Amino acid sequence: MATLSKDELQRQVELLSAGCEAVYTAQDLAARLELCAAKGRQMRVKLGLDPTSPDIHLGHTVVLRKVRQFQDLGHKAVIIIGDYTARIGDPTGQNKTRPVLSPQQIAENAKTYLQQVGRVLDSSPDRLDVRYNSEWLEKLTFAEVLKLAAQMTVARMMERDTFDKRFKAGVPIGVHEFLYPLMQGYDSVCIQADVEFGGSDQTFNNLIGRQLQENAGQLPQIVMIMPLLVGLDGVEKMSKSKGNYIGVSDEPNDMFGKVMSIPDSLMTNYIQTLNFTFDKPLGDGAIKLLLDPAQTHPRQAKATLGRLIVETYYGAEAGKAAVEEFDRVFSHKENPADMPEIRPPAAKVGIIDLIISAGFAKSKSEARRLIDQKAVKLDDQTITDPAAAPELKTGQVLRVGKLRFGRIVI
RNA sequence: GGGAGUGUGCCGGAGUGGUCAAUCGGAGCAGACUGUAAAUCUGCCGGCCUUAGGCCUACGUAGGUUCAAAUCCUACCGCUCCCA
Repeated sequence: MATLSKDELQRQVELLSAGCEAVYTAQDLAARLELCAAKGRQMRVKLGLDPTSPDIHLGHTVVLRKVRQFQDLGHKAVIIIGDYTARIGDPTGQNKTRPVLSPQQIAENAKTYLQQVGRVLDSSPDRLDVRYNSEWLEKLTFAEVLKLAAQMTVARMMERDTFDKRFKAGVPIGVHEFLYPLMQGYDSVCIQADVEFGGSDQTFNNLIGRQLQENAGQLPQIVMIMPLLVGLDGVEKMSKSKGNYIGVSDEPNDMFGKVMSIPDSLMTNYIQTLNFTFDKPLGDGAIKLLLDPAQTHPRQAKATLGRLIVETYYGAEAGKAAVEEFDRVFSHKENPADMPEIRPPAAKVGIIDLIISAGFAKSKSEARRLIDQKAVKLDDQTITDPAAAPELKTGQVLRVGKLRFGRIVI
């Protein structure tokens, strides 16, 4: 990397800050790009991931794709797996402490994380570094923790939205929760981050990192905040714990189906925040056309959106196939091409047991209710008698509700 | 350390001795309508039993009073607030 020309610098700053909700600060970013170019070193771009769940979803990709842009400019992504933080539990989750995961579970989650992260990031060793924050957090002595804590005031902590709200609502706040932002910030100090990425709910934490770095005599990291993607429910942010997400390793048909189920009102948010993450992003004109209900039927727009997403993770073929499959199953009400197999315990079992063995209901009562509600079909025949015990044959199709299908194998 | 409150199902939140598996709202599920959209309407929403119905387990934890407790008493635990 040689010195950057004015134009090139300008171009990079624009590219990198496009789509960001906020950059603290854009001047710093330009200066750091210049500095690194001059010194011929890579910028260290930090992204923290919480390994409490095994799935990377589209919300993550917004940030990941941005990090990828840095990589493509020659810089180094540093993924921090927050294994130590996870062991204690995250305070952001309003009132409930998260279940504490065993080190094995965390390690396992981290592994699948990295596979999934690889779908977006360049994982060559020169461009990607993966660190676990237990590496340094575990070793801190109490004296060091005190020193860290002394760098922050209670007033400053209470500026944080979630703390402020909880305090006013009389919801408990653990003292240790004040340490979280400090731990995250300390991560930045340890890896000497030049840039840290986060969703807008991470702004406070990331800015703390800036301060800690300055106190430690480092150049403060540039904080780049990406907009949050709204979850499938249209209300909360997309998150694993709320179950309202589209995972990058969801099956293509699921992925597409989930997109089709989002409220129309969400499409703007989705297109605008996700577009740049697509393999083939739409141009401004195309987006306008797509989002104008007078020109594009919302269902059609959503199908396009769904296809773009599937294509990004599974290729053009899969995108097309997902659209077709969806039409087949939901518009024409035919059976899906691929269905999971159901292996009933015997060729003749009660319909309730069949439903249970297929995993379509959690309890017999639930299965019974579903039958009651005419939700159960065997080969397109609605089953109304909970005592039915039909002779089963391989190839028959059991359907429960709209989404649960299975092919019987004897 | 002292005092006042409070603890209910996935969440919020009623209930303050029997009619309570527990009003209501949200979420979720199913059905109708549709575009797996929104809005709307209907039903379900602890478990088990073949049903009208029956049984079991549940209202912070452990005991107790009572024919009978989510509801009363005692202790313990958690949380909030006030005083020190």
